[in-house]
Amino acid sequence: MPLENLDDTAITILNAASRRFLHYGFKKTTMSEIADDCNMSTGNLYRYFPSKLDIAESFVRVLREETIAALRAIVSDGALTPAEKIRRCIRHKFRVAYDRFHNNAKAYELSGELIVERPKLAIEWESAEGLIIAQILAEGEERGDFFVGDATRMAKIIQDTVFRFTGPTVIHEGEYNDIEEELDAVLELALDGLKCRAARNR
Amino acid sequence: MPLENLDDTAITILNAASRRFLHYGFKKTTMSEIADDCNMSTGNLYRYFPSKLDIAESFVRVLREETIAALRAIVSDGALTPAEKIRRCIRHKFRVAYDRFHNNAKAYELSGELIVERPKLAIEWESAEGLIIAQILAEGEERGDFFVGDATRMAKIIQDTVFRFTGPTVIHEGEYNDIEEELDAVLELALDGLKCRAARNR
DNA sequence: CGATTTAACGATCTATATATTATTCAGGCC
DNA sequence: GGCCTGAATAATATATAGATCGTTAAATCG
Repeated sequence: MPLENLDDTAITILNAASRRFLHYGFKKTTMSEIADDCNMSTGNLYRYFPSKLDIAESFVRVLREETIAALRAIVSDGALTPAEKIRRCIRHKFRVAYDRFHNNAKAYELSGELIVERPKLAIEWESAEGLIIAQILAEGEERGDFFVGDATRMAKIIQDTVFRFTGPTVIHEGEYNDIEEELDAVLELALDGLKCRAARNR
Repeated sequence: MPLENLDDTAITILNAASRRFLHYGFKKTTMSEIADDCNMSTGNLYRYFPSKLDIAESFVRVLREETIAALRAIVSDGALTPAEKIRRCIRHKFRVAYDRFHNNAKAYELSGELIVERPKLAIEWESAEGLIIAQILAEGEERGDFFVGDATRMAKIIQDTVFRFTGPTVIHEGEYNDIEEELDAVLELALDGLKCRAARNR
């Protein structure tokens, strides 16, 4: 994890801020608390981050990079069929969303607050994940498993399909296993659609 | 439209309240304003509705009954294939959601406020629509167009699939035609899945 | 006696004054 | 001169007093 291109002091600040964000939430941690934790003045924080919100953005960005890395690992796994890669990617997204909502309230809140102020980030991240899905779809089309057409467009369609389970704003009610089972059913129907079109176009 | 089983005075109250809800929103209309519009006292309102929120519930319930009626009309149309019925039902739901969000801010707000206080209503309405979808699916299975299995369960899966476009909390960005086109693509993939399964099971 | 009013109560909103906090910048330190 | 500090500033949050509003129930009307 390169933590982007931040120098040592910035990483110190980011770590101190992250600890407080996770314990007390974004709004309840103050810049002077972060500065105290780092044995520096508040003014100095602004030499490394333009604003408090930018510290939060870096914090969430690190979390996102972890999930992106996990998705890439799935894509690189040569033992998996394209369909299985998509299943695992989507399940992973759901697991992260569910876990953050149920077991990590402060991180969930922080994501929400950040997206309100920086809506472009949600779009940026959704299209980053879209690229990964598109890659798998293209692989599936090459093997003859799927009929995809424009892979980027079809990736968006898959993301829309599972939005209820993986979207940022959704509240998950009920047991984890029950919801995952329903997600699997939704995704399987779409995958059958892709397979069906491949068979039709052969 | 029977307006449920309300007597004349209750309907007078509901109409007066509805007008104010649509013009000024739920929070900004007061019980005394509603009472004044009806030439009665505030206390008397409570002979016909247990609370202000219950007036709002009746108001939204009327709107819902209109959409349910529209969906039923689609189901009864003998000239349509089951697949076409589903397309039209889902498009109708989207159109209503989009229109309310963009052209009827007060009604959109009111729905949101009501659902926060009465979450069970959302579930009630979603399952009412689910029944209609299930009916179409069963018809499609009988004709051999679809393989459905448990129609109620499959209806839920279809609802999940298009949730991003028809769900209650979703904000629709972009042009109507662009979004509807994407919705069509999402739904068509799921329908192809159902058709594919029918062909496979034949 | 059923239908309605009116006054009273408690909860909720509003406006305002106060205090905290994010951010800046004129300087100090090494 | 690069790095940092800490007081000053402007924006935001908190607290509170006052007003408004939803709700209730005893009293009134027909």
